[in-house]
This record gives sequence, C-alpha cells and structure tokens, in this order.
Amino acid sequence: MLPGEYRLKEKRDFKRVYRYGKSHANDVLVIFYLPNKLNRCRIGFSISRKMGKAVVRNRIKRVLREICRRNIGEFKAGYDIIFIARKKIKGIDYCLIEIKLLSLVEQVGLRVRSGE
RNA sequence: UGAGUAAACCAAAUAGUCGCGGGCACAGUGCCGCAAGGCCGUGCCUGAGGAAAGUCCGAGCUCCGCAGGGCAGGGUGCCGGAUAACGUCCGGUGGAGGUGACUCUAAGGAAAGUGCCACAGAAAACAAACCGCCCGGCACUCAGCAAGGUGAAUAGCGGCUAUUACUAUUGAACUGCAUGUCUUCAGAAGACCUUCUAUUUACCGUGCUGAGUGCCGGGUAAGGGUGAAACGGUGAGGUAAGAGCUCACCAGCAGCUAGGCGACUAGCUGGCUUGGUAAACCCCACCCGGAGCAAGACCUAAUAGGGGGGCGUUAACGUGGCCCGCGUUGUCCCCGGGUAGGUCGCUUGAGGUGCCAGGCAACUGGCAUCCCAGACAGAUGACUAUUCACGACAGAACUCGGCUUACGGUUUGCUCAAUUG
RNA sequence: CGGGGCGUGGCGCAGUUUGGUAGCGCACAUGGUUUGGGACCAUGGGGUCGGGGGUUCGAAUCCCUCCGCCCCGA
Repeated sequence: MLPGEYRLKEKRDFKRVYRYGKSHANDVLVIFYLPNKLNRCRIGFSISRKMGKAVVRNRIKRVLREICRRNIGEFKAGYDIIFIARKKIKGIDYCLIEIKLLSLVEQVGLRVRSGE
C-alpha cells in the first residue's frame, strides 16, 4: 500500500487527468499522466467492474499498488498518474505485471533510473 | 464395496522481511489549517466470510407534521411452541413422493356471492337433455293363430230328372213351356259339369299374439368414440327398463361418544351424496405509518438564512394513495443560526466461548471468561523457506435474526444393494 | 442504501391486464417481373418467449427463486 501522500484520491483530480492528460497503453495497462504543481507524484488506479467480481478487482488493485510502492523512487516527481487495467491482466503473475508497468512508464518518459 | 440420505466440522499451515488500516501507551508540544480538528516517531496488540454475496423477509437504531379514525392497498394463512420480531426455526397433524433411511408440502373457506372451465363431448354445473334402454297409444310392414269369405285341387255323397211321339234318325205338328252337353249304349253307367260336405292350398279383410319401422306421450340415468374433470365407486339383489330402490364394503358428509391444549384420530349412528379453480375476484382471522446511517446529531471562519411558543383554521400549498385530522404560508413574542469542511453516529452486542440446569427440540436461565475489523477513494499484498491432499465459491461499509443462491473437503449416524465370513 | 423498468425469430417491437392460436415490420431464401439491378408481387423457412421450480387439465401470461441489462433518487 502506498503512503497517503502518494495517492490520487479526489474525483476532480481523476477528471482533470482524464481530460487534460496524455495517455499510452500496452496490452495489459493504460496510463494517463498530467504534470501537477507538487514535488511528488500521485498515483491512482481504475479497475472496471467488467474485470470481474470484487475479489478479482481487489487482487489486481493490490498488485498494482505493491508494484508502485516498491518502485516509487523510479517515478519522475510532479506528475499525477492513473493506471487502468485491461482485461488481459487477469491471471498474470506479479513479476510480469511489474515488467509491463515499468516498461510502459519508461515509454512515456516518466521513469528515473535510481542508479543513474 | 457401491449407491443414497441426514447432520456436524474445516475453509492450507508455520516462520521471517518489507508495506497498509485500527486501538493502546510514551514523547516532541514538532508540523498543517482561520477554525473545528488533523498529521508525524517508537513499542505492543489486532485486522474479512460461511456464505462477507443477492437484497427476499423481520427487527434494533435515527429522523419526519409523534403516526389517531375510516376507506383503499399490501402481507401472512393446518395445530402447538420458540423468539425482540419474522414469510424464520422446532415439535406434531393431514397430504404427496421414495423399496428404504428420509424428503417435500402458500395446507383456512368452493354449503356467502361473482367469474372461468378452450378443443372435444349429448351434457362443464339449479342439472337438463341427445343417442340408447323400457312402457303405452297410433299408423305401416312381416310372421303365426282363430273364425270367416273367395278361388283352385283332391276325395266323398249327390245331381245329370223324365213325359209324349219315335226302332232309330231327320223333318213337321200338338201338348207342356219342364229340359245342360257329349260318349258308350238301350239301359243304365261314365266323363265333363255341378250342388253340398270334408281335407289341403292360395288370396282377401277382421281379431289376437310376436317382431320390425316411423310418430306421439311417459319412465330411466345402468351404458355412450370424448375430456384434465361427467352428479359417489365396486359387487349382489331388485325392476318393464332402471335407479342408494335395497344390502355389503369403501370414499365422502352430518351428529354423538372417547382420546388429545389443538390440528386431528378411533368407534358408533344417521340420511344416502352437495365438480374443479381462491399462486381468479372475494370472504374470514391476524399483522403493517413512512423513509432510511448519504438516517441523523454536534462544531467552525468568510458569504448568507432559520428555529421555538401563543393566536387564527377562510384560501392556497403540503402531508404514505384518498377523506377526516394535521402542518406551512398570516400575525405577535422569544431565541440565536443554513451550504463546503471536520467530528460523532461506528462498533459491548437480542455478543462469543465453556460448564451446569430446564425442555423431545427450537430455545431459555444461571455462573465463569473474552473483547473478536471499523475504513471514508476505502486497509490483507509481495518475497523467502518448509510441509501437504497443491487450495473451490468468494471481500466487511450502521448492526443483528433468518431465507435464498454459489462452492471445495473431512467425519459420523442411518438406509438399500452386492459379496465374504 | 432505496425505488422502477426491460429480457419474445438475425434486428426493432406487439401479445402478459382477462391463462388455451406465439404475431407485425425490416432482414433471409425461392419464384415472378426487368436487357440487368433496385423497387414491387407471391410463397416459404426460422422463436429453449432470459434460466429453474411451483399453482393449474393447460403458463410467454399467475406465484417463488436465480441471471443479465437499463434508468432514477439520496
């Protein structure tokens, strides 16, 4: 679970990102992102009801959160980010989702290599 | 061993690291905010289910004009009990299914009334009536019998005379006006014919009897391809034919008696019998005010509006669908305040566990013990190691009691079948 | 959390109130018409009435339960 300051909570923040932000996607995830005026990034998740019942949706959300928590240092600060799960994400294990998510973040240029 | 049936239990386990929600303790009184308030560190504890689900019922709790009456509407519906309450549960009764263990059962009233029962069928509900069966009358047809008539055949008794003339025939005459014809023949007989009688047979009409057909009047509901269902069922007697008309058994109804708190059961008696559908309207009995934790309560700076009481009850508006009733708008007096945000509601409860007692049981009582998620964009995940049967259905959002639905496994009791001893 | 509605041939809808025959339009197939196509005319096929259970002689229709979709209010 992310610490509270890194969470994107408000409905109006989601609306703003969807409306004015940019998007990119691969086969399991969609990313929306928009610069904010803070010196940290806030991350939100959206898993549709079409994905499955509550247990399935919770599982996907928790895996995504865990990935973001462990890699929070690699995200470029000052952005609001929303990840949307696509249907193919069901059944994929943690490691593969982590690779997919980080590659997606790198493609849109929000990744900061902690080592570099 | 297999199949089935009923019940109970479990919901992968252990250890470590990182991360998240909540509670408690300690500390800086550090940070954010105008404020109400919130945040940060360390330690310890704790953190989804049997269904958390569907939202199908019932309650608690909260607010609303404190919910009163009538109508309407909705729900429930064998009996008794349990419960805060229930459409739930337990124990019984009746019915249905199953070889059985056992399971299912919206199971009041059809004799309060209304409606419906398609097609088929004579008829679908006051029973009536079509076919049929039976009785009577009339007409017709057929058969038999009786007496009769007519005709025919056969048989029998008769009749067929007999006078004059004449050998005979023919002719004539007279008398009489009586005469069947023919043959043999001379004297009667025979045949045809005919009277009567008898027998047989045919026909005719009459009467009676029987059968059939048609019509009319009546009796009957035993039987009638139907249909889900046909006005009690089966058998015997009985009858013109039949019929609870009578009888036996069965079903059903009413009454009485006995048992049971009761649903009901058993027995006896009686009159012989009144379709189904109420998950159709309805009747009867009982129950139901409405909305729902985004209910609602409190706090707070700026912008800006209410609440309570008295009087009044015409009009308008509103109130769970209508009416009564009630409330607001009116007026007088008094008090200090709405949205966004924050806090509370928010988890100690018809609570869990164990023992004892009561009860067949649901459940209740007593004692001991425990605190067991409380978020507000919403907490359970990832990694490592070990073990196993390699893990189904599935995630709290005010809280309980049920129901329904989804689903993996373990154990036990019981039933049936097969095999072995 | 509460309230309401819908589900019927491939598509859009009737029929449900008051139980007994599942129908209409478009689409599809065949034939005709035309030089050919469209339009038109005629004929025909195609439906577990969302699933299951019950009431009833009989259910798309009545009752219960489950599934899916849509709308509204707080």
